[in-house]
Amino acid sequence: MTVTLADVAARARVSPATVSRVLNGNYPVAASTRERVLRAVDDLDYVLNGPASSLAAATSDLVGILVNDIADPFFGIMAGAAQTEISGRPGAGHGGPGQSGAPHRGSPRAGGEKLAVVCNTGGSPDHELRYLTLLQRQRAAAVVLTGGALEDPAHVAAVSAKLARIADAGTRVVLCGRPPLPGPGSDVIHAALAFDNRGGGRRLTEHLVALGHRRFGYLAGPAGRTTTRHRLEGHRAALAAAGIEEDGDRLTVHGPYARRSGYDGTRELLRREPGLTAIVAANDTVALGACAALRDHGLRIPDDVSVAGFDDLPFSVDAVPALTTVRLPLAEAGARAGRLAMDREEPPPGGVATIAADLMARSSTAPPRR
Amino acid sequence: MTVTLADVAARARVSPATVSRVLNGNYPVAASTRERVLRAVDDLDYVLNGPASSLAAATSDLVGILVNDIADPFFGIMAGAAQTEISGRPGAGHGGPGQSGAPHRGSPRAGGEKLAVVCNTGGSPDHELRYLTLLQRQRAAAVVLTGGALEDPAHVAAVSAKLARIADAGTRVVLCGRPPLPGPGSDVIHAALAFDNRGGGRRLTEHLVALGHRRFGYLAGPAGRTTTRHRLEGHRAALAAAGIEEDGDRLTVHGPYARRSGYDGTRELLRREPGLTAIVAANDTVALGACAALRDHGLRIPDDVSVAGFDDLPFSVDAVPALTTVRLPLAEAGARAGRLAMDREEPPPGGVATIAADLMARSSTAPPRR
DNA sequence: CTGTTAGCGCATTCAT
DNA sequence: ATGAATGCGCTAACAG
Repeated sequence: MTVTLADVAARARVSPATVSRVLNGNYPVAASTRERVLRAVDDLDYVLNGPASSLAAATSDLVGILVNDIADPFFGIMAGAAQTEISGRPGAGHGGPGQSGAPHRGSPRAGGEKLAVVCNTGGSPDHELRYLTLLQRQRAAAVVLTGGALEDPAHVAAVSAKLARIADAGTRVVLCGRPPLPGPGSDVIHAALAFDNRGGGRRLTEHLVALGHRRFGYLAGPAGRTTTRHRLEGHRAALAAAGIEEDGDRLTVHGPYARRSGYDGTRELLRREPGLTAIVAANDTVALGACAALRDHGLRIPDDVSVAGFDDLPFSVDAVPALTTVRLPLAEAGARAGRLAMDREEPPPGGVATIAADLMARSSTAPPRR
Repeated sequence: MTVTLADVAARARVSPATVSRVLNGNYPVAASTRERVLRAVDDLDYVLNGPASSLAAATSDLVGILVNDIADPFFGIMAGAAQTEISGRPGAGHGGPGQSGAPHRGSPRAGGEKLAVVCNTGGSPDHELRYLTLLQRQRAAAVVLTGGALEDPAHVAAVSAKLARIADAGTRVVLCGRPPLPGPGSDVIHAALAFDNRGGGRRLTEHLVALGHRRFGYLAGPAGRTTTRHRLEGHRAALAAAGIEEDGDRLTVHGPYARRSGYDGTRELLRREPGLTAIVAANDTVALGACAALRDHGLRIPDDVSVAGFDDLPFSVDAVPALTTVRLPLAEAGARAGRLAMDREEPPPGGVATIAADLMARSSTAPPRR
């Protein structure tokens, strides 16, 4: 029923091995033979059997990209850039010997073509582990983990162990927007691109302090995640440096990275402290929710309350007023992670690079009204 | 090096066949034997070899979800919902005979567990075809195509042919937010969930007409795509029904579904017709860009110009003013597509269902100023 | 440069 | 309920 490599070989009057060789292009084959084979492939409409190929070669062309929330552009942008870099440019990085022959329509196999796929964990530790297992099972060529990590020790240990085994099996592991694994696990990572969440958070709050703000509300992300903690630490470092005392966690509320958290959290903050003049949100989406709550409360931005976000997602500049935030070069980081996963770029020294997070001061922040 | 099924068999003192049977759970095995095998699996930290398994079984647990732009929440929401439905609920739909035994941590294989992966085509026909081939190569269990389709006849034919072969090989093909394939290809589709883009577009413009608008600018999506065409047709149908004559394509500009298109397009429309009172955008993202351009032009929304979008993405309700748009039940549609792909839900009669698109009238639209 | 020979690891018959 | 044997389709030595 389904046409196999042997069928192609028969039609082209060569051995199966030869067909395999022209398909994989990693071995010298006479031009005339190649032509015949390619024609047979076309005639028969042959498509390589991936599982068989992977089984024999003990490796597959699958590359997994794990994201916490695919509906969040934060992840979509990173994943899209990585995927483009991985499977978007056939033939890239193939300057070696042998004739390349641009892959054509329906080509059964094009050079080092990889299938970059994104897996949505929904932020659930179980799903993260499950996808990792599934990718391990598929003998994925590489795995890219994006975004903040859970800090639960048991889960960290489980992930580290899993990644160790995955790396051990030859799969490259790259972290993007996630700090390097704590402890001894760091050497299983091919490369880690960590965002400077702490620094960004600090600069953001410094900006507000410089504007004259003293009474802050903080809309933190979900507890137990590196991103949440680092951004909050940056915020508090800035407060401490300015000699602003905090009342414990009274003006910090946690919630998912969702519009709703910002809305509800802002109402709660206002209840606890009607006199606050600035709200710092865990990310732009949360900040938007905060803005909505503020407006519904009859408060003007930034006249009555300043609002700041994080990430600088595309919609932030179009918010009204334009949102002050911290820019993260998501697309660049994703693309770099993709190249790293494909081994088309040198890992940074020590395997870890910290990506700058720059303040974008816009009109949602202003000096507090007096 | 890597532990195989045979290793597990040896340790559990059973035959490889037995191990395979307990792992796949689709065959009676004595409880005690099962226990021993499971323990061996755990002890050895065994993970099934996916390629080998797929090769022998002639099918894989991979499900592909194709999207045009992963950074666009429109696709992210659909894909996320589909993925959750497909791989997010282990054991779902398994009420059959045999003991289920909830899949546990690192389980080497859990029931009908599928690996749902999303593939980002970037809207490129080549990439679409390429991903389809790669999924075909992997013997994917199902493929879900989301979002509008290109209308170029050659590409439509190529995709149809490819899908026919994919379906023929036993892969279920589901369309989500995409009209059924034209021509005879429709029977290769397991199910198609089509958005009522035309109806939504019509109702949206009817709303504006009812408010008293007569001079419209239309920011269309990229040419040659079904979504673009249908929404535009709906718009024009409403205009025609209201007896509003159009000046050809003078007040329609095309562009990608991006904020930038909305911004640039609006400037262009304003140049062509400074007196327009309403701008209808291809989607919410474009509408946001339009709002920005309008404001930069010193025009107020909706006092000077009304603006409407499409999709009702999460940020639209938080826009200022809140965006009038057409709601598409993206998450519901994605989830349904996921169930359809898993054969956990009956296909609609005729294989095609049209999903309603409801008007969400908010504050970005109002009667034109007099 | 090309053909021959062996498996890769697992799911299935078919026996028992 | 379990074991033994066979082959899925391909790649990778090894010859020549």
